[in-house]
Amino acid sequence: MNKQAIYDDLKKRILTLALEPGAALDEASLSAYYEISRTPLREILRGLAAEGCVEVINNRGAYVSSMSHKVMRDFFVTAPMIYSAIGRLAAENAKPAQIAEIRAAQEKFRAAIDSGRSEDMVYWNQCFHAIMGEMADNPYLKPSYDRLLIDHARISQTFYRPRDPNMAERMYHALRHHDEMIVAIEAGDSPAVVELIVEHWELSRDLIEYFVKPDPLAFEMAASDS
Amino acid sequence: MNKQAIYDDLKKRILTLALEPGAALDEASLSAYYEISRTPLREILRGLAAEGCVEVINNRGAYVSSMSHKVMRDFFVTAPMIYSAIGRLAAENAKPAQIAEIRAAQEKFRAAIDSGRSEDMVYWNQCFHAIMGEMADNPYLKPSYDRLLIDHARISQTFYRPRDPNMAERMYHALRHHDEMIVAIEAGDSPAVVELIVEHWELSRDLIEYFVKPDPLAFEMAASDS
DNA sequence: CGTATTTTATATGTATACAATCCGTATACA
DNA sequence: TGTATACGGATTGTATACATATAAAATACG
Repeated sequence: MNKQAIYDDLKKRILTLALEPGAALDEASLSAYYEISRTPLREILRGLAAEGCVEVINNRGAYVSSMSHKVMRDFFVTAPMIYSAIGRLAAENAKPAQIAEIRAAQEKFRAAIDSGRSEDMVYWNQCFHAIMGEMADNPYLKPSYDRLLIDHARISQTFYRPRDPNMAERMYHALRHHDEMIVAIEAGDSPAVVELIVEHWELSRDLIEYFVKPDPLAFEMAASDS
Repeated sequence: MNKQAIYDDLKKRILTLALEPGAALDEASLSAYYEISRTPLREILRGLAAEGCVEVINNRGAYVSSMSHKVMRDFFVTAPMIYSAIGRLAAENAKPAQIAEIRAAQEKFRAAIDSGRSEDMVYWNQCFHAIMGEMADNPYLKPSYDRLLIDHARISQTFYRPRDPNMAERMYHALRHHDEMIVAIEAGDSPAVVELIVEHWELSRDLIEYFVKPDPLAFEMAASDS
């Protein structure tokens, strides 16, 4: 396993919550596990820290970055703005090769949904949106966008319920958004992309809110009873 | 000189263009210069790369990040959006200790302008805006904002002309913006802060445009002559 | 018995030696 | 003469040993 592969593997484990927020990332254990020395492993951890996956504290090691209430709040405030901006720029700057890439990622995503493999769903959805970030090709927005994507994946996972019948429906809805985005990007129709991004965001946001407060009716019914 | 001091020194040299965009950052020379070994120096370079000061290429070393035409274009597209967002959040979230900090930075900035020391002007202006970033306290916007600030400092320096009589006037104009921003932030008046940020941005943008095309009238006068 | 200090273990930070990679140059061959 | 290939110097990447800092446990003292 080379350095990049180790980097990607760690990132994947963080995104899929195999490594939980707050978990300690011991240098010795990890370097033993991946069979490399501590020096390059430290560089990997610092790199992940720069991306926002990991927090490094001086003389006290690295930890999977946490998901506090404040972080969630900041996420909901910031995501719509950056996502819209990236969508617009992606429509304006996408190259044919990138459109081919995003199509490929989309098909993998579709396959993951059809077969119900949630880990792959997270991963290929992540790829889809990461490629949009590449299309936007703006070095100033990219770091923020990538950070949002990392936490978006983790937040979605947190509230994901495979058994819920609404979930499958919502996943197909998201899939349709992706399909339409590809068409709009290829046409260079930036307003359409932005509109789809907003819809897509609202779908995702509602999904999370739905599971954060699962049955708001229960209390009201009890109240009208008394 | 400890690690953080070396980090700050390198960053300062990049911001003030003492290290020019594209300059090679040789590990051996730098570690000799700062009298530390290559291992921590590499971490410093990777850290600066994460911030956007430096570009690291695999097996080919580190370079001061370049200022291409495209980067400049992206800068002008992105800065107003992020600056406004940061301004709004700063007004909403600023803590008293931070307001004291920004006042201190502002006084240093004022002193630098009064004495005409351009390096200090760059540095303390940078500090002023960096503190605003801290006030906004949003982990998703911060990386983008910090990157914009780095290039803003470098772009401004590029077109700075100490002798120009308009320059001094513009610096005092910027100084007044800062003063008013502090008042608005302390009052929690986010619309006022955003408005000031926009004015401040336009001042800076016009300054750069003015020096990019110094005398647009020359051609027109010649044309009307014929 | 509770608190403060010392000790000790463990993990991170740094230095240095060695390995792999890249670039420029020289040489061989068409 | 132009291109291809092989060599040599220099720089980056990795492994390992040692130094330092932190946290927890043990002990001493009030």
